[in-house]
Amino acid sequence: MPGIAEVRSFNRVVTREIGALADRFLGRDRSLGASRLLFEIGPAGSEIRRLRARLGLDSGYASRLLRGLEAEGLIRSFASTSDARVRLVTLTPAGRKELAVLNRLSDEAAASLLNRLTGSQRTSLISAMHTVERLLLASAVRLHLENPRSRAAQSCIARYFEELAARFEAGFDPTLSIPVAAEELTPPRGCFILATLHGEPVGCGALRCHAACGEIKRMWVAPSARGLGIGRRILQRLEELARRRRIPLLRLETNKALSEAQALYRSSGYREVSPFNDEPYAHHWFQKRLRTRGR
Amino acid sequence: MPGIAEVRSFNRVVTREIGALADRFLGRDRSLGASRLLFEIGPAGSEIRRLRARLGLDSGYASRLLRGLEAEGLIRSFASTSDARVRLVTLTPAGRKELAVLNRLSDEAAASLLNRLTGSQRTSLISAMHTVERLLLASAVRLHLENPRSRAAQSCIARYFEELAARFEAGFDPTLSIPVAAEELTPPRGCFILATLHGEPVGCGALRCHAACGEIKRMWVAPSARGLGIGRRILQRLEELARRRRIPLLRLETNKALSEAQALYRSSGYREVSPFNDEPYAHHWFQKRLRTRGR
DNA sequence: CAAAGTCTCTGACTATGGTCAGAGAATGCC
DNA sequence: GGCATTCTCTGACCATAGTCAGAGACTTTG
Repeated sequence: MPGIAEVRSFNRVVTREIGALADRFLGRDRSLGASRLLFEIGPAGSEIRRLRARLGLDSGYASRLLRGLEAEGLIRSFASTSDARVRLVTLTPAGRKELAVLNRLSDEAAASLLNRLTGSQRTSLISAMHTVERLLLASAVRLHLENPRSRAAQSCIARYFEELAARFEAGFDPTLSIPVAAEELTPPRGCFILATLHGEPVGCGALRCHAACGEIKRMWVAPSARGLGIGRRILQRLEELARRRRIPLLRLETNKALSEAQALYRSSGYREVSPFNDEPYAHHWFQKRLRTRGR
Repeated sequence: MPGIAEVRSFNRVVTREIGALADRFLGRDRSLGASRLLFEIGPAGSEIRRLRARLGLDSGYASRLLRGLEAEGLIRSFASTSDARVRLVTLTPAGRKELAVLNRLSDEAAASLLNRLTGSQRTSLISAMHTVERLLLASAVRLHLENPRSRAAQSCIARYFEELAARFEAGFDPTLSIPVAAEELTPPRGCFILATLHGEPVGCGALRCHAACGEIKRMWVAPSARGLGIGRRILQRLEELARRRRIPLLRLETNKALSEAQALYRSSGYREVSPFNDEPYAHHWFQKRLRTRGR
């Protein structure tokens, strides 16, 4: 495959140069792990289990690092009021100050890198970095079948509904929309695809199967993860699942406010058709005929 | 400064994603340090001091890692014939085999990253990676004043002459060219600038000062480091040094085969003039008037 | 030829990052 | 209410990465 050598060369160079930058904030008398933790806690505080998940830390190791920061007087920890097993940590004023210092050092390291370049080199570096970053994230996104009742699925659906409420002219009240029961999105009656980035849900999409057609529902991508082609990947996966079930036709409806969704559907081969249901929040109805040959 | 946030965000994402890729070749029962060393030794073998310099290792640490690899039967080490203090290491057949395995694993990791992208995403990722890599390297290049007699300077000059010999129609014999003594490139009579990338010399340039003008000599950039703007930086540094000495005019001559050098001179404000010396290898003579105001 | 410097190796030491098993408290599920 | 699960913490442990001082062999320089 072309590109492998380029990727490897990139890896070598970047680990070396970025490593050199990262060294800068050693020199505070704190380990890299503790500094990363301080960054991850952030000004707003966080649950410990969330920190562990995001940094991929062993529970014992995380606990020790946190106790170290607590001994330094940088953080405070206390039990969550809603679930006393979960502990929360927040920065103390001293912790906020230290985080500000780390941020300043990081800024300076980045600036010193940029300073060694000419203006046009700087511009192209920044834009290329942005591209690499987005595409690396895109390649780290995983799709998997999920039970629509799971916590992750429910949180996606909730955020999806929130967004609909904010974007639809008339707001959005799920009870007025055509209902979709969880069982209808669970095999064998349908399926629910969850997209995750480092374990965090960043998008979803569902398929409800009828005798003669399938319906695409719950297509949503988190705002932070847009532009990575996740929506298209979810849609393709759902279509593949529909093909395996020998469903010949896919249908979906959408609101006029969701212009990027319409663009996705159109560019994925969906054609607008006359309304096939009386969904009160829909303005556009689409369908796509599937080739059910092959597996 | 604009771009700092982008650089920092890039660093976060890249260390995470590339780190995940690098984990793949743990799983051989060998430390990352030892694997890196194996890569760095390469099929052709290497001097130990060179390995240390390139990987930035402490001599004790390097020695221990090498003994580990030797105990595994992957490398062999022996004293250099030209300087018995220096030790050389080469891969044994088993070492070559192991390096091939590591290369395959790295290739697979890179391929799996690319495989998760669409064709057009892949193309833009590779081109953006290439840009980032080149520009990070460019920003890692350092210029410093060097004694032209030093080993590093001499090796640059030797490689420069080799290249001239290869590229000039008539070949190149330094003894036929106008001689330049090392003292003429040493303060106070002149200066020699060396460009290094991670400690390795990758380019040079020199200034020879006369009463009324300065001469630019020995402008060279290693083939592996071209396209990073190093030549331009060296030239600018030499001009700055000339300005400080209140030299009003810079001159240089060059061969017609060195087209990229001519492009650099022209775009840096040098104008072609009639021959001011009888350098047998020159086809073009340039000069640039300096503004000697300022410090 | 002596002194200074280079290169490698050894031994002693340290911090960091990380794993594992288990305990205790709280919670959710039947 | 009982049981499995979740979450955190503790103690014991380990490998890796790295530092430092010094010794020995060799080379360059004056």
